[in-house]
Amino acid sequence: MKTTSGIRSLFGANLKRLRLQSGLSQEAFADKCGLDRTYVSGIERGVRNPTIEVVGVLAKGLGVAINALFDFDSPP
Amino acid sequence: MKTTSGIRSLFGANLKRLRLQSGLSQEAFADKCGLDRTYVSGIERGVRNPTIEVVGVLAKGLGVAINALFDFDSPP
DNA sequence: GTGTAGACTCCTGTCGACT
DNA sequence: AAGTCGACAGGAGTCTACA
Repeated sequence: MKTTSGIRSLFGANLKRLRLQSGLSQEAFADKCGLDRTYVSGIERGVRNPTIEVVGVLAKGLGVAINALFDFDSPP
Repeated sequence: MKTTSGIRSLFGANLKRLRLQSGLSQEAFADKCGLDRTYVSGIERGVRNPTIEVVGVLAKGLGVAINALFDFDSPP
């Protein structure tokens, strides 16, 4: 398939920013979401490509709307 | 992992709605996105769990922001 | 035009261990 | 606390074909 752009990096940076705002460590956050710590690490660094179900649990873990994780919006 | 809810179904219904608004058939839309037609069919019916990169190409194919595809927002 | 099924490749998501 | 590696099962994404 044809990967549009650096969506993963943008998403990851956004996730990291929101997680830090909530004052959680990667590990504490991963536990709260029921996800693996190393996987969350990969997502934040843009080397992983999570599914929308994972996006859902991440948003829930942060206590924010899903849209908050995508508020960088489709780059060229 | 722990699937939060019917995110896939909500996303799929939303995608279908936006696609129909744009007047495209599943096939024409899939071609425009560079995705497989049967896969788009699966996404719209909520039986598939796309990655955020696929979400990006779907949004681009529709000419909308990624947020538009998630404007149902995290169900309980 | 759409839904489904089967078969296939490659990656998502989990885990343990070391830095 | 966070990055990275190797290994693994299961699922994402493609394709062909029929209803």
